[in-house]
Amino acid sequence: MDTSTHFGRIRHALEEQITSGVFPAGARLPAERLLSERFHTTRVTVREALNSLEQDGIIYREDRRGWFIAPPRLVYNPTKNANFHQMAAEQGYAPDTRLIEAHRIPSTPQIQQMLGLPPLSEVYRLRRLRSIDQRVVLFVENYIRADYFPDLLDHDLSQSLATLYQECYQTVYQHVAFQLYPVALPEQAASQLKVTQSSAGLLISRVNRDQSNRIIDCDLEYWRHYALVVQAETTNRP
Amino acid sequence: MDTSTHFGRIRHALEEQITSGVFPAGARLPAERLLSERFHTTRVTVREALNSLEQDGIIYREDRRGWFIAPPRLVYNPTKNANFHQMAAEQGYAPDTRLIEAHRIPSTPQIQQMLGLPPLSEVYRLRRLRSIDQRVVLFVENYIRADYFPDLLDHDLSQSLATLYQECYQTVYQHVAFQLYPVALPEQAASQLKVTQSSAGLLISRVNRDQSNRIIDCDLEYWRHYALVVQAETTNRP
DNA sequence: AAGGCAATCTGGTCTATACCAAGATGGTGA
DNA sequence: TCACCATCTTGGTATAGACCAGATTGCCTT
Repeated sequence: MDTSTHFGRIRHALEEQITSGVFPAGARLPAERLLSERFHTTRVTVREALNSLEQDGIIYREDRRGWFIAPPRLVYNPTKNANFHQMAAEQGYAPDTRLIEAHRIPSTPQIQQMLGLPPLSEVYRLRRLRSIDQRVVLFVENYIRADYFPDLLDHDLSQSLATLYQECYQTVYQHVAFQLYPVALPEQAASQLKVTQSSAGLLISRVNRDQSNRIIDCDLEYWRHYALVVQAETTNRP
Repeated sequence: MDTSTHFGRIRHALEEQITSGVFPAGARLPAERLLSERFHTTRVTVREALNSLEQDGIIYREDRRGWFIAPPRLVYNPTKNANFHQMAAEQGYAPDTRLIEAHRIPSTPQIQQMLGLPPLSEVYRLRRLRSIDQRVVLFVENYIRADYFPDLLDHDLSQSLATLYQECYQTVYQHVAFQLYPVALPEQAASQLKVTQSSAGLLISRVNRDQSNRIIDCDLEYWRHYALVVQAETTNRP
């Protein structure tokens, strides 16, 4: 680490204290004003160091609440069964899903394109917020073909969709096409994730097909960028 | 976009001018001091707006040279043949690889673990810098089993390794395990990519196997985060 | 024409300070 | 007991400067 600058030294000092366990995972850092006194500098410089640590996923912030030590990243394998709860539980986290809204709406051009739908067709839109160990990490929008899943909104929508499809509609995720964009989080995602506007995030979009190779839904997942590491294995076809 | 804050309005104004084509892709933005005058504010606030646009991949910076309009992202499909030059050319970019160093070195514990090698074994380490349209986007370290590729260093190492393996060693990439971390770029990668320390990046690590399922090499790819979008398709096995 | 040096321009880092807005807290009154 | 409100603490945003270090440019010398 470059310690030629003041903020580099602060970054280094904080990093050491975190990795050496002075602060346990999940703990809150001292307030910015306190840190700036302790390091004989100003809040501006302290915030640069904090931003740098945030970029690295070592700490994260919650809007106007403070800075916290980030727990280890969730390993996300998009090629395996797309079940958030199962994935998190297997890795020793306590997952939770909160339904924000669920409606049947006319599809937008963007969604028509992703789902291969004609204009005027209807879809369900779910907006959900997911957390691990009480820490929100993911804001996700699901767009689901309404014609394939009658009465979907009557079910418990805080569970995994994969589970719901399987148990109530005899449908499983079989094939997925995904895209992964490093982006700045858009406004709605940022406020739901309680981060400040345009902080770094990862947008994962998926288009899912069932066992008959029909497109059944797509989702737009907005992740806090430091919350996950994406992992996959593939074999090339000649 | 949130225009309730001063920096939000600046961001919005710049974004509009960029997307409307006032500045063509690759062009340099006016200097920070000039922008701060034009928007009747200070450099600090202007820089916040610029950082926000950078997070979004709309602009990028080169250390002490200025801010530039970012061209469209490269689409990177890790499940297809891992050939940087081919991939970039197919998408209409002019790719280039510059060899920084190439040595035969004793393997480190980290590399032994990734390659499944015993202690004291030797590997080649390549460090290369890759650009599209004169813009450096990727700093990559390759670690290659020395025993499988005699005299590797005598070949042209600015070409694609996939091509070299195939033409000179009758070896092809068959299977890949990859991990994708959003991180802050470490010092060496940052300076090679001409970005400031700890700016956002994407670390993609790959472990590659050949047609006999032997691990042949691994690489650590440090990307400017806004330079690419990762895309893949997979089918679930029951 | 070519090489080297100096002025100038750029972003990078930093100080010191101020006010705002949302979250947290604890007391008060219904 | 509990809802509400005032207060305090927190990070978020902003001003107005300053100096540093690398990149660029252009002049000047050879």
